Amino acid sequence: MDESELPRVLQQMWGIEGRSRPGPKPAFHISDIGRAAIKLADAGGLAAVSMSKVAAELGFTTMSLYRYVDAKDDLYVVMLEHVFSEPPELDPKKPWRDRITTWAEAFHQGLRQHPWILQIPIAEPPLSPNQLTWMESGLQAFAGTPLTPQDRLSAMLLVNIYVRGTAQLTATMATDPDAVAETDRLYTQRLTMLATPDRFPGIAATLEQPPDEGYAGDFDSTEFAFGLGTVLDGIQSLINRRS
Amino acid sequence: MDESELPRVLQQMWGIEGRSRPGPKPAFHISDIGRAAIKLADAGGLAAVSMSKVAAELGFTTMSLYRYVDAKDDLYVVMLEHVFSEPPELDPKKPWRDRITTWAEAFHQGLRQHPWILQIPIAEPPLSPNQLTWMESGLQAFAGTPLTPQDRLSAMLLVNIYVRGTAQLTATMATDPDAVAETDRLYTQRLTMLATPDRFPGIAATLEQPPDEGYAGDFDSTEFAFGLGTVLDGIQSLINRRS
DNA sequence: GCACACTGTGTGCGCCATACACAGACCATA
DNA sequence: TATGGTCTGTGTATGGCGCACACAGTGTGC
Repeated sequence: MDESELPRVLQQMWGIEGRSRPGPKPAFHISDIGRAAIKLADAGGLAAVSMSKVAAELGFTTMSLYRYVDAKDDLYVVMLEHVFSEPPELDPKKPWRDRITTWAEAFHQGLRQHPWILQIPIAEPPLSPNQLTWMESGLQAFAGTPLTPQDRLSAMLLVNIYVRGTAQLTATMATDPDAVAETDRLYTQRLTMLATPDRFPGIAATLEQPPDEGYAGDFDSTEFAFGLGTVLDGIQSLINRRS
Repeated sequence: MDESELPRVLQQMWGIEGRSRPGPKPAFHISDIGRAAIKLADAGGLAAVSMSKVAAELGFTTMSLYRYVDAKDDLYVVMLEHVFSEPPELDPKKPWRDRITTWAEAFHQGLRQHPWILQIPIAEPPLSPNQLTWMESGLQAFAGTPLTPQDRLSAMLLVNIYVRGTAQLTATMATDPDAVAETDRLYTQRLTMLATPDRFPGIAATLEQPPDEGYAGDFDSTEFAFGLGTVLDGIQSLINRRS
């Protein structure tokens, strides 16, 4: 129960002020570190985020960061905390399906704007304020349904996993749409060459009948909604069972 | 169409022998690299896999690996190719639900045995033999259903994503079950402290009514099957729509 | 038998995370 | 108001990493 058990990073993110202490005042706040790191990651991917680069961005020395952050992993936690803005407002009057869809799309958009999020090795479950706010928002999407709290957690995690997963598939970590298209073309070509119909009939079948239209830009809208619909259908059947 | 366009690693994994060439014969095969790297990763996590460690494991110098592998990322590709054995046999007489469940459980088991798989940054879609075999096996699970090839791909990916996602959630990358339980206890305690009912009523609700029984070991069996069932219900409704 | 492509090796570079010792800044207490 | 102790940011140093490059030896096709 003692707050001091919290890691330093979490204490600072929750604004838990220790008693007024001797020594010089800190020159900046941990959120400054987060902002600087996010700026670097947006520009050059997660690989562009190093302690020295972040420190240089702030105008301080590398080692100064360790007064705020215990290790590099903590830096990732801070980045995840600050990269998402507030979750969307969910209209309580709308049906749960609309609400969780809004939530999922907002999450998805965040991941597309900051693809490096998917590269962060997740070592610990979320405990930072903004992350919990998103969790709470996702759970609220199921308000009014007959789902138990555990059901809601499972359902929210299911949608969360789906969004992360699809984003992972599409995000070739490329910012340039041309590069994405080229990568995709090359992949299809190689797959056609390697997945011969005799040994891989199922894969070959998907290749023979290519998707409806232009491919690159369509996934994010059509395919995403299609797969999400399937997931939500599963949740719907759970709701039916609970009624 | 030219096979030489394939990256060297893929050529070696598909056993595409270039014409007999001058120079000394290679001292080992790329699969040896894969085995050595997997051994290191199983023992000490993905962080224990470095070019020099792998080379030392094989009894060669660091730089010798670069005769087989263009970069560290290729090493990951080789590891992913060799870490999974053959996909399970899927009985064509059983219903699709049983088949894809078998497939999902086999995949899940592989991820639990080698948690470091989830840490590998996936830069490219799968093209190696064993990965395609698993893909094909997953697609075959939907044989006999009215799903189109694209539907089957989407459904297979959905299950794939689900398994990866749940494995990600449970795998605190811990091998020691006591450590898992302790981590979970600590997390629940901190969450209880931070997620106050006034600001986070949904989260607090899930905490008030803890899951049925012992928690740690149960997820992998019960909770996994529960979530998978929800996903499959969604696919079932897609099948119904296609009929 | 010879040319040359290919092999594994050794050295070295730049970057990384981070341990540690230090000089100065500031607050609680006297 | 003085001062002790603690916290601040800094400089230096270490061990590890991925990988570029030059090299000497090997074996195949001509």
